[in-house]
Formats: sequence, C-alpha cells, structure tokens
Amino acid sequence: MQIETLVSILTIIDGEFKILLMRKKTEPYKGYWVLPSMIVEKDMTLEEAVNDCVSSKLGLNKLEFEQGLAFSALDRNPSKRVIGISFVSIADSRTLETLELDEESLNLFSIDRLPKLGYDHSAIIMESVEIIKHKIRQSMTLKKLFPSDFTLPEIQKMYEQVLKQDLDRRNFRKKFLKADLIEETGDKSIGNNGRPAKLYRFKEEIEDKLLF
Amino acid sequence: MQIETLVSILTIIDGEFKILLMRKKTEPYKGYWVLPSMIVEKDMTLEEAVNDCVSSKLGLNKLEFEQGLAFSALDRNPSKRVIGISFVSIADSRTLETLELDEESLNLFSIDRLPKLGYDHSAIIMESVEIIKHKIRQSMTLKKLFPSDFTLPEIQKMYEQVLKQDLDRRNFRKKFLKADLIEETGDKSIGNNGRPAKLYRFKEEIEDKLLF
DNA sequence: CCAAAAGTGTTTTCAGTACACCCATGC
DNA sequence: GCATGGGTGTACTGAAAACACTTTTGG
Repeated sequence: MQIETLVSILTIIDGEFKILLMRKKTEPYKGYWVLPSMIVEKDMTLEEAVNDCVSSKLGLNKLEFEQGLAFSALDRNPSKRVIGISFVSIADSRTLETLELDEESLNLFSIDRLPKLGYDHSAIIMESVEIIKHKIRQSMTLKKLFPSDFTLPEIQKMYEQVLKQDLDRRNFRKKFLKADLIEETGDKSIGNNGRPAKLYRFKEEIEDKLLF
Repeated sequence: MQIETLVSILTIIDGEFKILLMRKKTEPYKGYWVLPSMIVEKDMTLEEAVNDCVSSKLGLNKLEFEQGLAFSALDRNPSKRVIGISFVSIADSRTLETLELDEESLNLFSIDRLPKLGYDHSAIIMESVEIIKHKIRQSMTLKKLFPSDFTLPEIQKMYEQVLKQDLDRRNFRKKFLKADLIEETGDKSIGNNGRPAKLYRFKEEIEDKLLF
C-alpha cells in the first residue's frame, strides 16, 4: 500500500485566501489542477516527504506545516490504492514571491473560485481551509502571515472573510490594539484612495492569544 | 509499507478522564499496555479498520470516531515500518459496561496515572486527550457522555480537570443552566456524604453550543 | 448536633456592541 | 472642494467574577 502527502499552502492577498496549485501534466486528470503531493518512501517520515515535496517541486523551504486529515477512500485514486495525508501551511506573501506563477503549471487561486480539481483534492482543500481558519485566530499565526508593514483595515478584511461577517471598524481596532500585539512603525500606506492607513508591525515577543 | 489505526477510547468516571488499554501478550513490549490497534488491509478504508478493531477486539459498536494525527517516526515500531493513524472516541460509562475489565488484559486507566506503555502510544494518548478536551466543550459531546441522571457537581469536576482551574459553584450553575440544555429529573443522587445533588438529563433537542 | 457537600442571590467589573463625526490623501 | 477610505470617543448592555449564608442528608 502506498501513502502520499498532500500539501495545501495558503496565503492571504488583499484579505482573500489563496491556495497554491499545480497543473497536472499526465493522465489521469491531465490538465486539471492538483495539490502538490509526494509518495512517502519507506525510509521517510511524513514530515520528510512534505519537506521534500515543497523543496523539490516548489523550491520553498522554511515553511512550517500542520497535519490535517488522512483520506483513505478506496477509489480516491483511480490507478492505484493510495492513502493521502494532508498537510497545511500558511505562508506570507513575501515567501511566495520566489515562485514563478503562470496559467500553465503553477498558480494561486482564491478559495472561493477554484479551478477544476483532480482526484479528491477539492475535499482536501476544504478541510485544509477549515484548519487554517481556526489557526488564523491565534496571534502567532497572524505574526507569521503579516511580517511587517500591514494596516489594520487589511487584517480586518481578512477576519471578515474568515468569520463571514462584517465587523465594526472602531470596535475591531479597540479590541485588536488592546491585545497589545502590534506597534506603529510611524509610516503610512500609500497608493490607495482616501486617507492613508497607519502601518504596523508585530512586537518582537508576543503572547500566543486567541483573537475573535 | 504498512498502516495501522490506533484507537483511543476515553470516558469520564467520577469527573476523571479514563482511557481503555489492552495488555500486550507477545513480544515486543510483552506485558506493556497499548492502545487497541489494527493493520489496515488493502481493501479497507481507515474508518473500516477502526470499526473492525473495536468490534473484533472489544465487542463494541456504535462508537463514533474522530481522526487524530498520523505518527510516522521510522523507529516507532522496532520490528517493521508502520505508520500509525490515531482515532479518538468518547464513550459514556454505560456503553463500556459490557466490557470485562481486569488487571491482565483490558482495563481503564486514569490519564494522570498511566501504566507502562508500549511503542509511542504514550505520545498518541497525549494527543488524543487534547482532541477530546476541545471536543468536550461542545454541548453535543456532553450529551453523549452523560446519557441521563448526572449531577451538576459531576460536570463541574470534569470541567475543572479539563480547564485545569477551579470554578465557582454558583457561577458554574448559573452559566450552565442558562445555556438551556438540561432539565431536572426530579430525583436526587444517593449514597454520598452531605446533601444529595439534584439529578439532571439533557433535553431531547439541544443546540450544539460551545461551553466555557 | 455535627460534618459534609449542595443549593441560592446580589453586587461589581469588564468586555462587547452600537453609534456619528472628523481627518488625510488623490484627483 | 469633493470623494474615498481611515481614525477616534462615548454611552449602553450583558456576561463573568467575586462573594457568604442556608439547606439537606448521614452518622
């Protein structure tokens, strides 16, 4: 029996969740988009397979993964029996800048507008997104996702998507600032309409709180 | 490569978490206590292996399982390479009454006083307990765990163990009763020291709230 | 009547919510 | 100067926390 690891790499761009997918070049599911995956060899742990997968296929390292569910339906792969184990990571946009994205082989997709997906990867992605939506409420995850120079309206937009509800701007600011996690950089955002927003960074040492 | 499912069946007795373990009869780890487990055959899903395991080894059915983590360290089994996938269930004490418990082959152990465990099962149990401690805060889980005729001090004791803090009796009652989940049966507990406690049952239809 | 544990009510405190106006920029 | 989005303060409401005495049983 074979085991594969499936990796969901998620990020946030303009307050929207995006996931990294590869286009499959061979049958079955040729031309469909799929999660990066790798068969686990006998002398590898799952974590080693995941790291191998992202470094060989994507050239990424330093990502941290969270384990998700195992998928074991007998027909999930039409050609052979493979049990898939999902891993999830949240990456800041800076980390993903090294990737060469295009329409043909590798791209980021909004989780609300996914392309045609191969295998059972649609179900796997849905589960991964749920994991991340819980994790995003921890301040340490936010810190990883927003390395520096973010604005409060950006973070608020993300929470509104995660929580599927609008939040009052004043109350959001009050609560977020009271958590004592971030500090002003002194600069302001540029290039948007309207009044520029203050830029913030996370403090060096923060407590790992649960927000919202 | 082989895959096994490992099942952690947890229950609460006298406000304390207990886990069901079997004593291993053969080498390696002969005489140690281990989680019930089963190798996943090629024509089985993980869920089928779990159900098979609990029905053949324990004679239990109707348990619902939650998937936990996969454990894949190369040396987690000294005799062969096996990747283990953990499943967790919470059972009410009535369901476990059919089991024949003894010191030799099958018993319940408080998670704070575990016996000598084989393989990496100690780590697996610790992870399972964390899963259950989150799940126990949902009212539907509580309802499964306390079929009828429980007292509020019992539930409070459990929460104090889960949350690792003492709770004020008056505030606990106020909050729990306001959640509108339970009703008095009219009877009282017997056989303890002090004033008997009122017995409660969960209402037929309850909302699945998050408590505490 | 004494010990042990369960039941009950009031006050305070703090977080959450609702809400309206002013401010800094680009055009 | 106007449109756009960002920043700020205040009053209200409801849940959580702190707290002490009475009640019911068994011995």
